[in-house]
Amino acid sequence: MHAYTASRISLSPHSAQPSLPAAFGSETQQPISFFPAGSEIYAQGERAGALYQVEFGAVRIYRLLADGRRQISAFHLAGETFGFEADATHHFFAEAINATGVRTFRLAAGADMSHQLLPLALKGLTRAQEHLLVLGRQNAIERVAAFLVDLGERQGGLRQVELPMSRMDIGDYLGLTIETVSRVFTRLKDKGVIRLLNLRSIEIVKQDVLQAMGE
Amino acid sequence: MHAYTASRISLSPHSAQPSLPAAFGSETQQPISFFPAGSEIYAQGERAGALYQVEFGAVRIYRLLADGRRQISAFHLAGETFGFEADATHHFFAEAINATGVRTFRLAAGADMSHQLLPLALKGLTRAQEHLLVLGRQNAIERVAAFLVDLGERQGGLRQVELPMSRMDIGDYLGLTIETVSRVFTRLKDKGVIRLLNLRSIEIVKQDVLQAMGE
DNA sequence: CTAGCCACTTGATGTGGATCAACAATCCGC
DNA sequence: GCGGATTGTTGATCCACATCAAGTGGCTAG
Repeated sequence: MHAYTASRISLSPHSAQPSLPAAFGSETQQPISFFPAGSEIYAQGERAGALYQVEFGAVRIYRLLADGRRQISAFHLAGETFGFEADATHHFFAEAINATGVRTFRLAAGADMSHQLLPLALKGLTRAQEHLLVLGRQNAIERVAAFLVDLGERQGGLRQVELPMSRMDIGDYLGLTIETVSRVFTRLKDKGVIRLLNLRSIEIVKQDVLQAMGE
Repeated sequence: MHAYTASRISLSPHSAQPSLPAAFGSETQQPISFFPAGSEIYAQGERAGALYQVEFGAVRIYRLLADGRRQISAFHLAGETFGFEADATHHFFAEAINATGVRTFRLAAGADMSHQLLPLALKGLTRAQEHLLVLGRQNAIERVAAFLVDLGERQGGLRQVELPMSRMDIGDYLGLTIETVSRVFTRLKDKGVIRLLNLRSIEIVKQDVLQAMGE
């Protein structure tokens, strides 16, 4: 893990999401590490033992098959926490999607953080299980609709939704190709459900229709 | 939840899997509930607040879409624990696949079980994320191979693997139809990778080949 | 043993999304 | 602002798996 560690810069932490419980005493307050777009935060197989909270930017968590097929299991936006593992090893890769600031909480060997971690782990488990339904049983348009609704909610429920990630990332998250993602965006636009403001931001015009599509 | 509660019957609990840490004092030792094949253990929307450990039999955890499409997110075999949720509500259905014995641990309101629960939650999270890769990026034969390898490992790594569930259950777990599951079994048989001993048990003939297919 | 049912298998055909192939738009360095 | 690289869109074709449709075999009741 190579980070451009910016020591104790104070950046506005707009934590819209439930943030890491402040049980880390002030003495364990950590500096923010900066990761440029595309840089690795940790790799599969590396030794785990820290938690990461996104301060700004966005992170993708993924696995690879031997032939290069990639499955992104989660995106993490500002305020969200990631990095916990079942054992001492990372089973996934984590990369900054854009220029991203990450606060690292190194887990003290003896400390028992289970009380703080359990809600986060359970939240992640529920999320992953809901994503299983999407990948296992929904078609392309339903997948994209569910994705946009989820992203919109995590950004505060406003009409305008920012897409910090590329079409390829979206495809690898939804189990689709970039061409299909692109075509579905066009279809949703033609139906008047969304508007494409630019490549990386959309406006949800018919929230109810989109919601219904994603079930 | 309607169970045929067998009070304090002592059944051989062949827990091959990491069992629920014995932190439940002996005074909280629970009787075993019996669920006939197909019966509901809990339903989506019900109030949660207990943990369940399979003593014998098998359980499926699933969600439904409005039109009846079903995604099974997990199977639980003897020794495995399920039932924890991120909030006080069940987000999934749990059903006994076969005649199944379940030990129920009701979580005391005040008690802090996070230390015991965290490893289980993290295990489940890793499992779910690995399943995402299967559903998002693997084809039919890879999915079935990965499923058989996983099931084999959970049954102690023997050559013979029991399938407690129907083709429909397997299909709804792997995001395939029963016809495709059946055809893949036939293809694996024709390739000499497995043998179909009967409908509900197979023998893995070429473990290495199967393993490689499931990546 | 026999009848009937249900789960599974096998075959024929259809189709949603992948793949292959241009082309267009956006970004970036100079 | 210009040129090239990168990312996204659109079109044509293909194919893996779904769907539709018969069978087949194994269990259960009588």
